[in-house]
Amino acid sequence: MDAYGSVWRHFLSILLRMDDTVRKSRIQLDRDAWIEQAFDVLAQDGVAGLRVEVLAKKLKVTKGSFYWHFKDRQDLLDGVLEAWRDSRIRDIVKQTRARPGEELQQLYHVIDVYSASRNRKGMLIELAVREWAKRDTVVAGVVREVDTKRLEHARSLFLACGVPMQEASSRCMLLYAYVFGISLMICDGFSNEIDLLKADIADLIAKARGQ
Amino acid sequence: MDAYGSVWRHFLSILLRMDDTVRKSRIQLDRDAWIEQAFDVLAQDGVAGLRVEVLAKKLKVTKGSFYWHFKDRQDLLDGVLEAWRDSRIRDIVKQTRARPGEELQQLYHVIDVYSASRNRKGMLIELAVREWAKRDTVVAGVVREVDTKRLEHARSLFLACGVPMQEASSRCMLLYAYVFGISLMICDGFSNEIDLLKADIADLIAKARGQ
DNA sequence: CGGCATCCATACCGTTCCGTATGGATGCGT
DNA sequence: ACGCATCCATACGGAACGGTATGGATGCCG
Repeated sequence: MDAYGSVWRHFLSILLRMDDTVRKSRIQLDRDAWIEQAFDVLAQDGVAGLRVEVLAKKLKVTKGSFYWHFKDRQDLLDGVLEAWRDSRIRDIVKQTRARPGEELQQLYHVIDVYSASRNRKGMLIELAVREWAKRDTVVAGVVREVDTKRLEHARSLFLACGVPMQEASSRCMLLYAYVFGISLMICDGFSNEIDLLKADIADLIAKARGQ
Repeated sequence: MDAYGSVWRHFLSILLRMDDTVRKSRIQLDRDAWIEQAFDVLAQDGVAGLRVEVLAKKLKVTKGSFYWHFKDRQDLLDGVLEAWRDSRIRDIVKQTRARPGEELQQLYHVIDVYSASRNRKGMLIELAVREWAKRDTVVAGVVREVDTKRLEHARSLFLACGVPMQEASSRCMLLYAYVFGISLMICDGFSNEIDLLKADIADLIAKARGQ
């Protein structure tokens, strides 16, 4: 009897808990909810805009909640950085994994994915983190780690296309420098067929000479 | 007599004034002195670091001086933006003017000049202004103007090299996107011969196919 | 029911800013 | 010598923000 009662209470507890987290999923916050909101602010205002009271207002709570989940502001920044690093590394292996023979196509896909028009928020976060890295050596280290992994994976795609080692290294550096740089530029006053030019540029980067 | 006296006073006035501006050239400030200091801070901390009292402390005065020369903080920002625009446009015509037959060499020069290692402060300002442009449409307009001029001048160099129109447009976009993007990346964990790769990339951008 | 942990609100302090008001110092012309 | 303009110091109010202390609400568990 007592054993059965305990079991029922266990199930009931789970059910109530589930109902609770579903019903109040935006009232009961946890660390990840703050970090998720932080990425929104990061994309919009950069790391300088990551203020505790601003985040609290956006989450419709007070900073009393923040300082329950985080030791201080730096603790949030650490969490944001770690989450960015993890998501970027997951994304790299996902975007640069190609079936044999489709490596070139995959390179074009990478250029397209990082193209600034779509996935705008992702690129804004990317730029914000890189600006952050200029004034924080720890962040710079993470960016170095992510950049190195990105370049190595992209290079292996070029190598699989038959591009020799040094040219593969040069081309993948050019690839990432281009996608980051183009998102910084405002070139809608230069040509009214920007997309055509971008497709052309993708060829310059990915297509080997005489190919 | 009176005429002579007036002349002497005039010269004396000029002499004293000269001595004065030389001796106290860092005590008597003007608008340009504040703007010059602002560029230093802009390179180091971005536009978010452009605070009135911070600038005043660096210039060893109080903000009483600032509000004499400027209406408010926005007035300083306007001045900084205008000074950046003027200096960039002067620089564009200077860097992209080539003697006939030396256009290709001039393109390599442009790539080299914007290379991040040297002229680091200039690139930091460039990036800071572009980050600023994300949150200010007026700044975005100036960046658009500067980018358009840069692209047009670089394109005319490609055209002079015999590159057809559309490819010239694509290549100069790739050029500037590359130089801005490479200054965002941290690739010293990728290769220990980065300079070799950069020279390779300059060829990929500037050298026409089969050339 | 009573004790306890979780989670958040409120109030408060110190700091850093922006902007204003006002006075002081210096130098100029008359 | 006098008034006047230039240029800056000082002092103040107000807002935004980081961080702490404390209390309150809720739910769980025995």
